[in-house]
Amino acid sequence: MATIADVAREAGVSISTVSYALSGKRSITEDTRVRVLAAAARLGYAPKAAARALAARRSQIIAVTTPLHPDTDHSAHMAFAMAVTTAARDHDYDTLLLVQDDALEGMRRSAATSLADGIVVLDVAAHDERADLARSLGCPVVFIGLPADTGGLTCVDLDFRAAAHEAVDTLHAAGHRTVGLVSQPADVIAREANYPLRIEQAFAERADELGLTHALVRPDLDAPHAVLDDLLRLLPEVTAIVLSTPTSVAVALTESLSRRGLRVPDDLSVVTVGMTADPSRPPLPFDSLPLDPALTCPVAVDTLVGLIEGATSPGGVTLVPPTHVSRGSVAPAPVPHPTEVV
Amino acid sequence: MATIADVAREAGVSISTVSYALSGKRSITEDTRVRVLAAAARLGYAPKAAARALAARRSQIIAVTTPLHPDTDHSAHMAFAMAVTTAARDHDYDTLLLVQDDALEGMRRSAATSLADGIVVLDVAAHDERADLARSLGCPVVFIGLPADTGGLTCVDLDFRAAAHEAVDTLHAAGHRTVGLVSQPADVIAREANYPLRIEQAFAERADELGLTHALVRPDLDAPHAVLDDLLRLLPEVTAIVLSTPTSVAVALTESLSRRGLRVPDDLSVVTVGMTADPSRPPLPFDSLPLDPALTCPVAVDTLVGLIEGATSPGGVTLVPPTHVSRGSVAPAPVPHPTEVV
DNA sequence: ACGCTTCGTCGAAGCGCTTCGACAATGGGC
DNA sequence: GCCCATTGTCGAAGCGCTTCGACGAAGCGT
Repeated sequence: MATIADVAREAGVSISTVSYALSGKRSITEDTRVRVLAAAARLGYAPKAAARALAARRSQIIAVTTPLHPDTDHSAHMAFAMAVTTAARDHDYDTLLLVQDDALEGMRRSAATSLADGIVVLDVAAHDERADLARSLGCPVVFIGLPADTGGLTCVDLDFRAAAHEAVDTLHAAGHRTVGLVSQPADVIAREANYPLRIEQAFAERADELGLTHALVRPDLDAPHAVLDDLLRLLPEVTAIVLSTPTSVAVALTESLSRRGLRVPDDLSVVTVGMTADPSRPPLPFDSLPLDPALTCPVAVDTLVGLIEGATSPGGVTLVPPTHVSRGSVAPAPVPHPTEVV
Repeated sequence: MATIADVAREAGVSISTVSYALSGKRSITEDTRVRVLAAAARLGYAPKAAARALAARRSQIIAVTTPLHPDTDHSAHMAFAMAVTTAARDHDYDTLLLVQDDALEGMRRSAATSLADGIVVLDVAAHDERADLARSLGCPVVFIGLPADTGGLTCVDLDFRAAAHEAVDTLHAAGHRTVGLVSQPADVIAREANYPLRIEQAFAERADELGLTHALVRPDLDAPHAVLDDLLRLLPEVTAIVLSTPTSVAVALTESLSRRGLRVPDDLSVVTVGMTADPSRPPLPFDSLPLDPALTCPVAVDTLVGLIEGATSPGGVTLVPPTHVSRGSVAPAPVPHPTEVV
């Protein structure tokens, strides 16, 4: 419980010298700097967060809001919250957790009381109340994900279009000519709108550009096993699948495949796009272009810190390029007819 | 950005009167109280957290540390963190998230800088470094879970013994005479030590008291499907199972059962003990005595707040009684021999 | 040797709130 | 009608830090 005054006395300098020696905001003779540091260490001095925040008008805290609808993955949320927290620590910020029921109230409160210097908004829905609030808050806010109207907002997200393009490219390069997309359930799309649609569009677009035969199916969460049948009905010749579904559907699909005796990648290649792995479970055995918190969160936090410290101006969407994780689920397309030349 | 001085001016009273009117810490005439409140509302006044914290020597923030080893369930962690946060809000506290890699450093830092008024420790291991730290921190700490040595610590946990007892009692009352326990994998027990062992002991103890035939198996995470075979080998007559495993094993067991044509509850009754449901997935279809964050976290937060505000003295273990959730997986034991009297 | 800048340090003024002691004004007991 | 306790309000002293302006001491050119 030593204060800066104790350190000053111990080091035989004034309070402001201690402050400058510790913050480096003014030049200090090496000698006195060392004396101050030694005194601080000897006394186990740590500046009180509240006093620092009051004087510096900055709390070094960022708030994180995650709504948690029943159908979103808790483990993914945790992964994002953790990634934000870790990234924040790299900038010497701590992270305040704002929960579901009072996300709005929490945002208002942390802004009004200067509890937090900025806010990170997770799990953004297409028409998210938090978007309107953010515009009127007068406190830096960064969204991880894109609401329908990004006007005036600062957003960071995975480049889902690029990811879908790359997935199709990868399959095309491996010789696949008929590819299916297993997308999100219709109701998720209705709510989340933005990114599943971006994937669907980008998938179709690139498949068309490359002259591929393609189709998409949206699973029904109550009958996830039907999705493979649906796809095969639509696309009997399919040799490759792009997967962008809830994990449960992906698991069901895996089961359906093995039940039908279809091997990955021998009979069917699979690439996953924009799915978030549960770090506490074994990953799906598919090549993927994941929505990895480690990719987007640091960018979001960097952006937010830039806003807080006045280095950046608000507004603008940053799309983070996807990275490809190989798990051996893409193989050359099986030869369609036995018309090979020997 | 109105300050208390603005409110005082607007209401025509002194600063301290505003403070007392808002905090209620001294009696104030109804009339002036109303005037102050109106003035505050008019100006959109919200007290600055840092100023309040500095003056009151209390930040109204509690820190939460969750380690997150690879094998613990992220969704469960999230559920706990959320439950703590919600409970904290009920006491007008906010929640700071401390992550894995610097749990210790984070605890030290938030205590030393008075960033947090208290700390909640989640996912406690048997020999948890955070336990020693907590003893030397001079800052209120509450553990959710029991380390091996609880001396000098304040801990809250589910009463796993009572839960195991109740599970056995329930099965016994339904006429079951041979019961198996599917417990945690050996390595989890080695690390987590405390609660799985408490369950195993209490299970055996109560089964013995009631004269039941019993046995326990510990699954192997790499071969979860073997667990049913193991149990049937040990206990061919088994008619009821108490389940206290990772979710993945429970799922595997369900599959093994249906593969063998065993129906729950017709052929086999099942009760779950001390398992935490993933709120974003459909619950296991078993009667359970869950480790529900909604049970332990509010108690832990109440305790912590008591410590912070000096109402309680530290030390002591609080065991929260389990609640029983029925899902129709317990039925009367099948009659062993067809020797019924008509 | 002179004034100039530059460098390192200090003092003091806040930051916006809580809280303690003081002090009128009121009310009750006698 | 007097005294004492209550009650409601105020003023001021912090809480522990940051930061601005000031200022003596060097160092420089000339």
